[in-house]
Formats: sequence, structure tokens, C-alpha cells
Amino acid sequence: MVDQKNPEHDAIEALYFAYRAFTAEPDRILAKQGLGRAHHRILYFVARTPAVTVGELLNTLEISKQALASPLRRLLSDAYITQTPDTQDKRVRRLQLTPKGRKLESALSTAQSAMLRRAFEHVGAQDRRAWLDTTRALSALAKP
Amino acid sequence: MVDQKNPEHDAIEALYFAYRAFTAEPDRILAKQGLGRAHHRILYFVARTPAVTVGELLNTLEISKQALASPLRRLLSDAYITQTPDTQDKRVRRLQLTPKGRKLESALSTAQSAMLRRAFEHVGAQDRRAWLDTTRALSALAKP
DNA sequence: GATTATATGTCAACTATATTGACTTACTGG
DNA sequence: CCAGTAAGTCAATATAGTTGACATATAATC
Repeated sequence: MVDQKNPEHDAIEALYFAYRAFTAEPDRILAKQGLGRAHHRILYFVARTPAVTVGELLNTLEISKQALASPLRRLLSDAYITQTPDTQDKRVRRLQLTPKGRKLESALSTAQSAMLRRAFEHVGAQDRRAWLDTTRALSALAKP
Repeated sequence: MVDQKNPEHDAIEALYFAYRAFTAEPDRILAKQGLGRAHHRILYFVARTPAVTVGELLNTLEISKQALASPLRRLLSDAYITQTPDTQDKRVRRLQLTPKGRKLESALSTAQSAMLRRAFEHVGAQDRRAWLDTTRALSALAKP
């Protein structure tokens, strides 16, 4: 590497390679089911937010409903996710993982957790908290 | 957020949102020139590795030469990058940023550096090093 | 009760980014 | 001379996203 005038260049590069490594193993697991990263994100947020609505998912993922439609349809038809109308407002559809969906989502999260655990292995609890705080600070810099 | 059985879930989510925030501003700058993330990666690695060859770029980016061809052609024809045959081995093409390419790449790196600086603002030098070490450890976990 | 607003779904056309396979051109090196 | 290597190109295909237009069902409001 050359041209290190900027002290943040190391971090830019590290984050690029880290993210690529971080998504590689989930991508391999998903590919076995003929699924991709778009399906992963849906599975992830439905797992983290049970009974999430389609609209909430759109806000979180920041994609158009047309972009959500195709991977979500696939997850519904392959029985990874179920959809039930809200009891109060029947226009709203609430999403849940099926046991099959939970199993796949768990495999994906386990793979990523394992990578993080290995990355944290040689740093202390203080450093671990520093990593999370900094990474969250970065998230928070998203433009409105 | 629910279902926090796994202590790494916070980190998985933070990294997803951090990476999205981190690429958003470069994406906006690139879009003004009608370019995308593929062009950014090429500009970045040509900037960091002057006189890099096409083959080295393919190895670094881990994409097919057909996937590289179209964005690289665009960067050459729009004079962001120049291509000169190696003096020793005339089959090899060495890539360099033009002043125009350096200017764009610098704008992109500056935007990302600024985000990192802001994220690091409230953590100490020790924590900063911890973040970089951990993120690099994550990069290093890529399967061969 | 009629109208308006909201939540979701769907079709269509387009773009960007990637893949694999097949082939060409130019050059290198034994 | 010939085999191998570096790069480029064409074609077909897949995925993931966009915007625009429109449909349907339900809720909320005047």
C-alpha cells in the first residue's frame, strides 16, 4: 500500500475487507437454498423484530416495496416466513419466521457470530465495547 | 429489538448499518458522474496501488474479468484512469489515476475519512487501535 | 354513507452488477 | 515454432435494485 497521507485509509480498507469477509459465509449458506443477500436481510429483521409489518421492514431496509416484493414472495412460498393480518388493522400484514425460517436464520447468525467471536478473541472486554461503540457511531452518521 | 440470546447480535446489526452509512455518501458523489460502487472500488485500489496491473486488480477485487471490463472501460474512456503497457512485459497493462481520477478518488476517500473521524471522536487512541485491530481480524477470516 | 387516506400487492420497463462459457489478440519464453 | 499468459470481448443469464402506474382492501373522516 502506498499514498498513506490520510490516516483513515487503513480503516477504510479494513472495513471494506471486513464486510466482504463477514458476508461471504452467509452467502455460501444461502446459495445452497438458491437464496441471496436480499433474503438474508429480510430473515434477519423478521427474526429480530417478531410480528414486524411489511411497512416497518421497508423503512428499516430503505428499499422500495417492489424491491422487497420478489424476495419476500419467495420466502413466503418456500415457507420460511408466514404472513398474518393484524387483528386491529386488517390492512397490515405481520411477518413471523416459521421453524424452517428460524433454522436458516439461526445458521446465518451463528456463522457471523462465530466470525465476530474469533475477531474479538485477542482483544479485551474494553476493546470489544470500543469496537461496538465506534461501529454504532458510524451507523448513526447516516444522512436523513 | 428482541431475541437477544446471542451476545453478538448487536455487533452483527451495527456492522450492517455502519457499512450502509459508510457507502451512502460515496454513492451520492459517484451518482453525480453517473458512476457506481464498482467504479469506486477500482478507483480506490488504483489510488492505493499505483501502477497496479489488471490481473492484480482482479485478484484484489475477487471478481471476474468480465465484471471488471465494463466499469474499467468507462473509467478509461472518461479519463479517470490511464493504461500503459509494462516496459518489461508488454502484455501487462499498468493502471494510473489521471488528475481527474485523483480528484474524484480524493473526494470519495475524504467523505469516508470524515465519517471515521467523527465516529472515532469520542473514543481514545487505545480504542481506535482496538477498532482497527478487530476490523482487520475480521477481514483476515475470509475463507481461502 | 361517501370520500379520502393508508397498507399492501403487482405489472412493466429499465439499470447496475455480477456470473459462466467461448473465443481472440498480443506477447513471452522455452 | 509453440505453449502459456495477460488482457479484451461477445453472449446469455441471474439478481437486485429503481421509478411509474395502477389495483385492492381496509380504515378513518367529513
